[in-house]
Parts: sequence; C-alpha cells; structure tokens
Amino acid sequence: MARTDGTGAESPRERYRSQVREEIKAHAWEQIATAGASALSVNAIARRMGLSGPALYRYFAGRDELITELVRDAYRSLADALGAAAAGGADLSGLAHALRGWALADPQRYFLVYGTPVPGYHAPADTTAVADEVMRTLVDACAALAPAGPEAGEAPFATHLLGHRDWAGEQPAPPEVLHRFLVFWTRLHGVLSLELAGHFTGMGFRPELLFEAELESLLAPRF
Amino acid sequence: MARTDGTGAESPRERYRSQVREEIKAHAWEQIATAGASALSVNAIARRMGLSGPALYRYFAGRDELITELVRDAYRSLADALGAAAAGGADLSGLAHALRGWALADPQRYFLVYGTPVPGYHAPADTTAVADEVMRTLVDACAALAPAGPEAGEAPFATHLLGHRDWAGEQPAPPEVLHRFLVFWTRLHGVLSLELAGHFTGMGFRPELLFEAELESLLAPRF
DNA sequence: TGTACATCAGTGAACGCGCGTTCACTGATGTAC
DNA sequence: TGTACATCAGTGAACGCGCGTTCACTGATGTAC
Repeated sequence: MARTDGTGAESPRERYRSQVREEIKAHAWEQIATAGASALSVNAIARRMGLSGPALYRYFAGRDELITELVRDAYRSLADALGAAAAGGADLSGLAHALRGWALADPQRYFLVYGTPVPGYHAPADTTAVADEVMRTLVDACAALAPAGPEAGEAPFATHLLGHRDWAGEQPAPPEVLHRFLVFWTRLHGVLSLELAGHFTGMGFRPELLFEAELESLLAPRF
Repeated sequence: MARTDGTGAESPRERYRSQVREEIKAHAWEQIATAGASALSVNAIARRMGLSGPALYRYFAGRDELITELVRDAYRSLADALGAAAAGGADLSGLAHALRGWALADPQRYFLVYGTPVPGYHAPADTTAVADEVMRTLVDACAALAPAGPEAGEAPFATHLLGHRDWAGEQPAPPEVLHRFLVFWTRLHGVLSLELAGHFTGMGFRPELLFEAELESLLAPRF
C-alpha cells in the first residue's frame, strides 16, 4: 500500500523486507541440512543472523508459516527446474536428469517434498497445485515419447487406470502413458531416495549408473 | 548374575525387567506412529505408562539408546519376516509380498529404516549386520530365479557391478543377479515409500496394483 | 519357617536448557507539508 | 530545504512449557542363613 501508482515497483522498505525474508529462509535451509527439518528453530535462525528471536516475527507469523513457506519454495523450484528443462526441449530422459540434478543439489529439500511425512501435517492447498504442475510436465513428456507396445494398454494396471484417472485432468492421457508416468516417478524416486539417504554408501558401486539403468528400463517400449 | 545354575532361566525380576522394557518400546512405537520419530519423548512415554520420567532410566540409558533399540528391532523384524517367508519356500515374488505386508503393518517402522535420515545419526554396527542378512535373503531369491536374458550380464550397469560387488560377500553372485536385487529393492521401495507417505492419496487408483505391476516388471527376463 | 539383610523399581525434587511466542519499548527510516 | 509526524525494524524482558537427566530417597521384593 506504500505505493499507489500501480507500477508494482517496490519501495525501499518492501525491498528490504523481502531481502530479509529470503535471508531467513536461506538460514533455515542451512539449518535443515545440518540437523533435519524437525530441528528447525526460529530462535536458532535469529541467533545465526545476529538478531534477537522476536525480530523474525516481523517476517513470519511463526514457525509453522516459515516451514510451510519452505515447502512451497521447494515444490516451486522443482516445478521451475522441470519446466525450464521442458521449455528447453528436454524429453523424458532430459527431465529425469533435471530431476536428479535438483535432488542432488539439496537432498534435504528433496526429502522435505518426498521424504517421511510428519504425521498430522497437511500441505497447504496451493502446494498441491504446484505438484499438479510437476505431474503435468512429466505426463506430457511421457505422451510425447514413442508409444508403448500395443499390449501396454491392456496390461492389468493400465486397465485399472482406465477407470481411475481423474487425477490426470479433464482430458486425461491414455492409461499406458499414465502408467509410464507413475513408473517414471516411482523408479527414479526409488533410486534417488535410497541414494540420498545413504543406503548405498559402502557398497562401492556408482548410484548414477543404477539411475541410468532404471531410466533406460522405463524408456523401453516394454517398461 | 542372579542365577548361577547355567540354565539360562530368567529370575522373576529379570522377566519383569524385560517385560517392562517391551512395554516401554510398545508405547514408544505408538508415539512414533502419532507424531513421528523426532517427537519421541522419554517423559511422555513414562506419563502414558503411569510412571515418573526418571523411572525409565532403570531400563534404558537414555533417549538415544531407546531409539537405537527401536531401530534395531525394526531391522530385526524385517529380517525375520523375510527369513520366515524364505524358509517357508517363498520365491522372490513371495518375498516382495512379505516386504509389502511388513511395510503396511507399520509405516513408521518402515520409515525408521528406509525413510529420511536424521543428518548426523549413524546406525550402530550391528544393524548393518542385520541389513546384510536381509540383503542376502533377497540376493539368494534373485539367484534362484530363472536366469535373466543372456545379454543381461553385459548391460552397462551389470558390467560396472562386476568390478564393484564386494558388498555381496566372499563369493558374490553374478552381476545380473545383483542388478536384479538392486532393482527389486529400488522399484518396490519407490512404490512403497510414496504410497506410505500418502503421495498417491486422492489419485484414486489402487497402489497395490502398481506394486504388482512393478513386481512383474522386475521378474521378467528383461527387467 | 522366621528373621536380617541386600537388591532394586520407582518417586519427587531439582538442574539447566531451549523452545515459541507476547509485549511494551526505542530508535532509525521514510513521508508530508 | 527543513521540520513534524508516522511507520516500522529490532530489542530485551518475560511467559509458560516440556525436555533429558541427576540425585538422594523410600518401600517393596527377593535372598541367605
């Protein structure tokens, strides 16, 4: 409300505010990377920034709103990463590598979105909208792929999907396309989550090669 | 030391002790299911049992030891579930269903083993021994399966595994067998973890059918 | 079998700690005339 | 340009809370003669 000229330009104060907000979130991510999301503390962030605890309440209504904002940002950045790849002409394989890059860049961010849920916590409605955006990008890339074998649409699970694809929007893609999307999601998540959780450390093989092998498997006509 | 007759029989006090220990752990699991592992509180458990907080220190050195014990039990019960299935003649498919049953029986227990790691926490050495036991059971079942296609051993990832299979013991299985084991692990974990985390809710399809489809895919000669 | 003693489960008070959050304030920054 | 005023970022004290953990204790249970 500080400006009424309708240009949308930010006043210095508004600029400062959003700058500090970002700085708070940056410290929050740092803390999450160190001790996990459940250990996130408003006071600890303030301390690290050289501020008193209550100061942060100028920028966030409380701890919950801060966490919600972090979840929102995480979803948003994933949607942007995949969207940018798709806009740059990436096919399903390219999106897989974009996903992997995004996950490796910040494992705790990946886990905040796809990791162990906190019982009782429910994501706000607008994050599911972003999740839909991610889904649509991936489904589109699946649809653009060379079609699956002719019998793929008659596989038991594809048949089941035929009657349960409301989640895929108004004009849902064919069941074998949706099936491939789900396989893309679950297979790559399977490798990524175990890799990021450290379950492969000490085994000696290179996880990215397993990722590539799984990617190949789901790109095949018979996935 | 209460008994010296070497029979290994427990004195009433010893019996009582282990009984209370189990009761504490049962309440701990209940609390984990309600609010997640990071919210586990010694005092809250004591309260629920009608005891004072310090009383639990007769049974556990502290919160950390209690959690470690829970992790150990979780691994142990998975190894037992799979071991029992294998002893009962279950093939790889049977083990997959045993795994799924174990996971669904207590999602938070599954997540304690395979979920988001707490940065900094390292599992004690003897849990990795149980993890090895689980692995061996699964690898054996993979080896007992009808062999993969002849070209499976020459796939890029199998070739890589040929040089990196120390984790599979003294006489490691052939690379295509190990590859199938890893695919078993990652694909089924991919479906299970997303399902248990609730990422499929609202989509309407039945997750167990996706699980079955993924299981079929990895049983195929060309997985 | 009865008695003296040792073991040990459980208590209540207390410790220091860090948390989220509120409140009344001060002082700097920006706005209006 | 200078002055009066409003806005608002940040402070310090305080709140109640629950946590993990220690300690000296009491009283019941089990053991030894």
